[in-house]
Amino acid sequence: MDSNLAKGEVFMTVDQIVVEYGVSRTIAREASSQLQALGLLKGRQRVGLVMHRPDAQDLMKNWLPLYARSLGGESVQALAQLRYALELGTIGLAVANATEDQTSRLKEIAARFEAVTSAQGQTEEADSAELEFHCLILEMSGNPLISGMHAVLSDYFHVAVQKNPNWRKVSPDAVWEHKAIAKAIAARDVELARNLLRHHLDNSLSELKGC
Amino acid sequence: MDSNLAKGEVFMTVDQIVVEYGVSRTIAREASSQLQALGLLKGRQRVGLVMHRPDAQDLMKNWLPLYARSLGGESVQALAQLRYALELGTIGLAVANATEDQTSRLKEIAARFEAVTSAQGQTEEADSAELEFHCLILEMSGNPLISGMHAVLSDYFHVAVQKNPNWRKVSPDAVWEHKAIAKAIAARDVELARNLLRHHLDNSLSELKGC
DNA sequence: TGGCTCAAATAAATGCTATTATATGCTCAA
DNA sequence: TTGAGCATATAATAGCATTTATTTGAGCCA
Repeated sequence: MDSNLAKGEVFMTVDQIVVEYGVSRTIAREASSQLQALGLLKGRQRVGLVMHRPDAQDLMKNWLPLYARSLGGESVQALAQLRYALELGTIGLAVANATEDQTSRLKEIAARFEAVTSAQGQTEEADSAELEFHCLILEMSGNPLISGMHAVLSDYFHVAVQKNPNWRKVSPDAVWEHKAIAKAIAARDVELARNLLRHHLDNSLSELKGC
Repeated sequence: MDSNLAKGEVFMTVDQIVVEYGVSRTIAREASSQLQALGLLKGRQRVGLVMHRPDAQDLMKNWLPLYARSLGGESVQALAQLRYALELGTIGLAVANATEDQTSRLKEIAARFEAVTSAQGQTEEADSAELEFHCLILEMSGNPLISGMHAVLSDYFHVAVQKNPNWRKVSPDAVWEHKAIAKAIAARDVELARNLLRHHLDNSLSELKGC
């Protein structure tokens, strides 16, 4: 498939596929259905088959249910471990590649998290700030593949916690840890950032083991 | 789709779908084509639509090309970073979950790697031993999702190095590092294992930056 | 005589072609 | 701005080709 076509541009019509490849309309439609299932094309009536360029998040959204299905009953824990591995494995890249703007935003989110938890405890707003905090760290890595996968996983757990409030972890050190992590990243201290993050995450993962 | 059916069992025939859902044969075939694109079914003539249960490796093989495509020119580096993140992020789990048999095998592979590199240098056989070494570590984590993804990524780079020998990294410390990592895992020393692995991997990744 | 093997015949289902009908929504003249 | 016209997707139907699982019957042997 021509990778030079931009998203939204017409790739071909079904009739063009029929002519070009010498197959019947049924086969052309089946082929395009398969590409649609993979997220690469979209059929639009009166227009044709339109290129779609799924990014890492799109792809992960598609495949996450299939992964969960392949894992069966252990899927929650396995996915949580994957998320953990992505965060801890990527912190070095994040520290190396973070921009000034990103480190500023990270500090701001840590401050907002502190303000919210002081006033209200671990609420959905605090959950959102935490989600944003971690996603920004992954974004700092500059790797859309990793940050895209992580974002989908994080959102998955974010929604799961909304539906299962007993899964919400309450970590007394979270506020302090967030601030320290943001500082360590701003100071380009890979070791410290990694250690702080690991400590922060170990609490989360061990709590999930009980689910 | 009935998740209780085992792999290889007949799910339904196309005609059964026609009757069950009141659609035409064309639509039934298109629907099954989409599920085939996702790897969930396989059509077998004279038999029917057969359940397929892709595991994490199968799934990753399917969508690795899509990921690479979404990343464009940066795909090699991004995938290498993902592999790095998975390895470094998972070492803690591997240390925690490794069995005696696995740690024995890891030591054996490290010894074999030493023997091969002493006798022949960094050859394809040494590459294979290194691949096996790293894949075993991921396997120790006990997480089929992470080890499956990693295995596909590692194989991808293994094949890429075979095709581009200039990409083969030559690390003088690799032999020593492998042995030390195996020892640290056997001793359940998470910190040491992580530090050794990171040092070992940092060399690989920085060399890949030049690709 | 019963059981087994094996080749041939049969049948079940996928795979594919061809054609027609309908639905959707984009285009563009008014 | 609007809505009729139109291009193409979507869906259905009928028929044939291919693959392969199952059945059948002949022949053989203990």
